[in-house]
Amino acid sequence: MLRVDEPGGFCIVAGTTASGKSALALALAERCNGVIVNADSIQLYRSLPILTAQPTEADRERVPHELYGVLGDEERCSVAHWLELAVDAVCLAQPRRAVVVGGTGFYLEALLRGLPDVPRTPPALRQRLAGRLETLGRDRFAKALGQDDPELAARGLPQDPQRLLRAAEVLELTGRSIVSFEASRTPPALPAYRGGLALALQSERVRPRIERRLDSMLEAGALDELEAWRRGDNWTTSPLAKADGVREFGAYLDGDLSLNSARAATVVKVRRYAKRQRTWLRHRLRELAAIATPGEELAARVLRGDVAG
RNA sequence: GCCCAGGUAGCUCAGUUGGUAGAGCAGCGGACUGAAAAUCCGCGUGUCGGUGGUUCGAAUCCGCCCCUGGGCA
Repeated sequence: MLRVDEPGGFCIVAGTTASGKSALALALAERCNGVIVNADSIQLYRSLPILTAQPTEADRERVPHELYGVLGDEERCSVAHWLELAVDAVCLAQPRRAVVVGGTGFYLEALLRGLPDVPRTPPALRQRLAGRLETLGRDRFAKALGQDDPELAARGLPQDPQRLLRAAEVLELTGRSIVSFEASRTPPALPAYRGGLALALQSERVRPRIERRLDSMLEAGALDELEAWRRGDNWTTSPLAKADGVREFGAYLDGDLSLNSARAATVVKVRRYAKRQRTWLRHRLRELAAIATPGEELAARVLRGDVAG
């Protein structure tokens, strides 16, 4: 499942939020003189390091960490963008081992299987279509799209506005149905794959871990960090606005919610997120060896030389 | 002690002129092919506070009791 002793290449540590992946990745990287590469869509952004659980200075001193906090509030990532960054980071790490760690299943799947070869969307096109979606409403937009894209209609139109938009985008951009691209993925050019793990703790076991981690974020100054960030200009349009806790603790800072309610609401969001991650791991990322043990325990074993795998 | 308002799904509440209940949130499951910590989809039997009665039939009407909130003493 995970070949630690062969040099170089890359491996994957996936897992639900608060499962201890980072600790495990750190131990693995130390053990094989590796480099850690981030696969978390939110930790890519630099503005809220505490609330987004980014690695600490101390972690970074132990092992090099790539792709954490590399994007600003005005930037927008995407799977494809991340994949480029990640492939570069993994290749540049060689001859050292790259330990790709994160909870964004969509990104990890792209790393493992590649992405269809669709040209980049100009932002203006997406904006135009988004405007159209807004004025028409989801259902009429879908109906119109179904007429322009019979292939998609035959397979079934999505009800998800984001996916409708993407399908419309691809059609306008290339003149072809998004369906016609999905058959072929171009696997990324990467060094040898050394296996991967998926930390999938049961929901009853993650819950207290989520609460504990949230409390330590608050102790570490997450609220001050959030308040300072919200004094800036483009926080409302930043991708970080959708990070768990931003809205909830924002409501507390605005006086609309008690601290306890904000905390409780955040825990709920994070737990639901963990559930969606578990679905990814169980159904889409099965090749990663599923493990129900918290990462810290495995980390201890790795450091002892009693390696998982 | 008296008066008023309530007691319906884990929570907040709907429930039309009596025909044995339904929304939101939570919870659970699923999807995901360039926004993914996002977005979307599916899943609702619960002594309708208790008890007696009226009725073919009561969450719905009547009596008594219990509990909660408010008011008066």
